[in-house]
Amino acid sequence: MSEPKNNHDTRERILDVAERLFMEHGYEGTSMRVITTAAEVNLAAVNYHFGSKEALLCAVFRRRLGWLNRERLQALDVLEAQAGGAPLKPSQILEAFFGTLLRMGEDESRGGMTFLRLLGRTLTEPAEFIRTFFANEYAEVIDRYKLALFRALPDVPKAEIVWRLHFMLGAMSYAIAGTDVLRVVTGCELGDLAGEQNADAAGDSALARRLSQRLMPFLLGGLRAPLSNLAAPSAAAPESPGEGGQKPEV
Amino acid sequence: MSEPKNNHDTRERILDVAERLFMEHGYEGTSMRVITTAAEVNLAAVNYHFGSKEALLCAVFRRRLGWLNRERLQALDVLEAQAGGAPLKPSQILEAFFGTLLRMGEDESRGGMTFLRLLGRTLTEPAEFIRTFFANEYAEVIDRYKLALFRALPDVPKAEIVWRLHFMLGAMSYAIAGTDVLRVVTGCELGDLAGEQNADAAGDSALARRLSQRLMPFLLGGLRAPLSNLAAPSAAAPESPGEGGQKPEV
DNA sequence: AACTAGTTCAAACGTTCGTTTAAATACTAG
DNA sequence: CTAGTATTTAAACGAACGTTTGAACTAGTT
Repeated sequence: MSEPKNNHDTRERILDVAERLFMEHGYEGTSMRVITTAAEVNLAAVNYHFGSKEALLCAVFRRRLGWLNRERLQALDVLEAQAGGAPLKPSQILEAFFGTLLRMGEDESRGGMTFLRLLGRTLTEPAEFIRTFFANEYAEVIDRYKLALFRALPDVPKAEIVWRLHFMLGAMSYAIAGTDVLRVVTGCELGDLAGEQNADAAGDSALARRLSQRLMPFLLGGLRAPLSNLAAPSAAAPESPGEGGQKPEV
Repeated sequence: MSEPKNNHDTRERILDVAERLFMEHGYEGTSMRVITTAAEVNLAAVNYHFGSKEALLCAVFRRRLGWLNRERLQALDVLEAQAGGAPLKPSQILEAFFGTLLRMGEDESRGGMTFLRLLGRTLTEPAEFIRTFFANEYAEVIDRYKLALFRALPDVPKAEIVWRLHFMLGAMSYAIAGTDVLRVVTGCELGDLAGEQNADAAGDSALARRLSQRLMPFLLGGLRAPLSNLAAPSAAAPESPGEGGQKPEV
């Protein structure tokens, strides 16, 4: 029977610490020694429990992404059931995809903002094994949402939708990674998007909500923007946000 | 009397190779030994000419960013002179900021897409010295453009503009980095945004133009999106891009 | 008590890292 | 040509890396 007793303790403690340290210093910038020291376990524990450093990173993500993927697919299922065959609204799709993620930032038991920041940062890491890991892990979800967007925007060329999905992922992952130049330059006007060490759960939760509130309208505006006039690159669109309709040329 | 003639040859060759390798494998993932081997110079050459690996990365960026910063400031100067005191249009500002950058992707003598990808990737690197380097390097330009956007969108709260500038930088840097999950999942439908080794100059140039054409409308749409209804997170905005005016509540 | 399987531990493994050294070579000025 | 500076070279440095080892410890079973 034998639930190995401390096994779970050690494993979880390693995962928690690795999640935070990978978030703060990146994969290559975090050594096994600082991980095991911070987790107060032996140096060999990572290799014993996970096999390798690469496998540890994958385990860190698997612990969270399984739930996230299920949640995202289920959110889409619910929406499509409600719609009864009709195409969904773009805002519903974005809310299901990005809202589900951003709500993880408010839930400390799902990793909170620590995991969100790690995810955002890791999505841009160049290491090959990371890219293929994410590709496999995300394939089904991305595909479902891509198709939902195709149905929601039947008049927009599919290539254009894929591009914009691309841009939206970038805006999101950069925003949640929260380690950028702008914040340094502007002096943290956004309300401490970084906060490497404070890790106040209440503050993080508030940050996640604020981020969601700002990001979703931006993404929706970008997704629904008029298509570029492919022939003439110069613009003729209305300018002020307060001012007019989007050009209905899409 | 064979190839190694003078210091300029060595320095430039190191910079060229480092630019490409840092782009492909990241800063921490690229060793001095592979750099010097690929550049066909002695291992000690980097430390002799640049002082350290960190200083090399900074030199790689300084070689390009000086020109880019000047170009961006000048573009804004021209626009403001033409406007004669009147606020600029958001599309003009975005064109000056992002268009200037994306045009570097078409210009091989300015680093082309290699430099753009490196820039996008490096903007999300966690190393401290990189962040402070960029903060110093970008401070003046970001500040000028921030103020221009404040003037262009007087009815939008400044904090909101900063957030959206943030999101736009993210969408751009992710898009030009071009190493993401979506492309793997969708099977390069976007037309080979990555191309680690092909490095076809003509293809890169075409890619830069295509990217610009897709990205700019997205950014403009996001920037000009209606503000979120801060009280009620649920939406009441028109959905299809082809369909209606933006809510003029901003 | 002895056996077994799971886990922890200190120590060491072989590599690779960025950097430094000091001699050798190339170049330039007087 | 010579003196002197600038650059290149091969070799080595110590530190840090991820991983492996084999013994010690823990607990449940017989």
